Amino acid sequence: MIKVRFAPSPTGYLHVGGARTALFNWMYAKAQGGKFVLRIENTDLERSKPEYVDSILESMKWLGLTWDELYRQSDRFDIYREHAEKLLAEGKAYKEGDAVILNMPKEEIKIYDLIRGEIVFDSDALKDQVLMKSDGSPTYSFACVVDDALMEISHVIRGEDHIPNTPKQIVIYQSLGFAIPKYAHLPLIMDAEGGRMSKRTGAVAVNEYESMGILSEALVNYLMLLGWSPGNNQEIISLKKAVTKFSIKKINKAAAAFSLEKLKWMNGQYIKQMDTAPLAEQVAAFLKAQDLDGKECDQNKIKEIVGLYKSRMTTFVEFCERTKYFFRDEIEIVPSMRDKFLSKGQEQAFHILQERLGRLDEYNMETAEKAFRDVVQELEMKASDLVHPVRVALTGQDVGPGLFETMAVLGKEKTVARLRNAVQN
RNA sequence: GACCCCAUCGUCUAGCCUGGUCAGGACACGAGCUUUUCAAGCUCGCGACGCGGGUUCAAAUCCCGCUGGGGUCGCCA
Repeated sequence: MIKVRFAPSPTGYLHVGGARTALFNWMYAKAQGGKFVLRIENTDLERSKPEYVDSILESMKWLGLTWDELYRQSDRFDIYREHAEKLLAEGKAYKEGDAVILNMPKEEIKIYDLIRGEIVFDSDALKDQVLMKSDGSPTYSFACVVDDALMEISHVIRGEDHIPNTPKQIVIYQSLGFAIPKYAHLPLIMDAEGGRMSKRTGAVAVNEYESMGILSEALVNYLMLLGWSPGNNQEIISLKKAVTKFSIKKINKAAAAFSLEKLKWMNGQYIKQMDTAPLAEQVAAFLKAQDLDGKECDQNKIKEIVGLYKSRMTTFVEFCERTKYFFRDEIEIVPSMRDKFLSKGQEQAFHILQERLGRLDEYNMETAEKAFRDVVQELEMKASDLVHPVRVALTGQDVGPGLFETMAVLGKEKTVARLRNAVQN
């Protein structure tokens, strides 16, 4: 039976590196018909916080990484103590104060890593290691080994930063008489500059990406591509499909740099693929959750706006930044924009257009366009000479969706009012 | 510093195991098409096997060294 685990420490939010580790474990379990264990490593009572446990669980669910079993190491202190006492009784460990310390052998330790092949350590350098701390809590390696063995973990898939821990843990397995699991050490994820990912260089926590308005499917898809490829030059791939192609053997050895650019591109791809209705529901939920402009807006209206911006947004936050003019009564037109587009003597055109639109019994994209084109023709203007100023007057922006669609979605009242204001100012 | 890991376009990668394809794709970037603008989409372009030795008829692919990058050296996890 294949059984893997993800063992985060609740001293912070779920990190994207951790998420990728969890993802590979999860994919391997699914691909092999095995089990995925989630184990909270909260032996450090000082630094572990319950709110981080909740947050990590939430992020895992958000990503769709469901678990078959859930453990907390804080519930298992008796188990670690028993095993430490056993080693003491067998003379394999000794006491120093209240701490329990393991004797380390002087011999070469070999591990076979599924990704890297054989790695040899000269354990001469290994110092006797603490198993139980003076305060009665187990050390990381001890709790980890006892749990992995008792939970019958067949494959330990974790970050490369754990390679140096492996020989120490192997000694613990041997002392305890437990079978040694298979190992696969994943390459690390670096920031864009190739350094360690940190809050300073960008978002590191999964929930930060969530609040940027990244879809979980896109984040999962992006993360799986960091160090792995489904082949056939395919990049956009569902988790379900990816599982059918997953194999540890194909995981890369080299660290990968995280690219927010590419993640955003991928998110845009997912957004464009979605039907407008479900997408609009997600956007609406996002607006409410983040307490942003439009949170009280009617769902149908949101759907129309999303329709206009579906191909123009890469995250939900970006959507919000660009569509404020729909949700607010007043818009602000920056002076440079005003000078460039609204100081060319189009008062007459604006005035006539505003009047015609105001008189429309049936106001929609077609009738608005007709009114607009009539004005342009009567005044012998070029359409584009009026399109751009009107867009600025209505949206405060010089770029955006087609003008007539925008006018229709904005509605008669706001459209007319903004044209009138533009002339007055 | 010691020990360990790694090395294909700026970035993510395919190819490496089982030497022989113009080293393929994607993001970004540049150009064009389309167009009321911006996106989207389509077409084209730019762009890499870190260096040096071997082995071989033939090396991105196998071996060694160098250089460079990363990780670990806690009664943290």
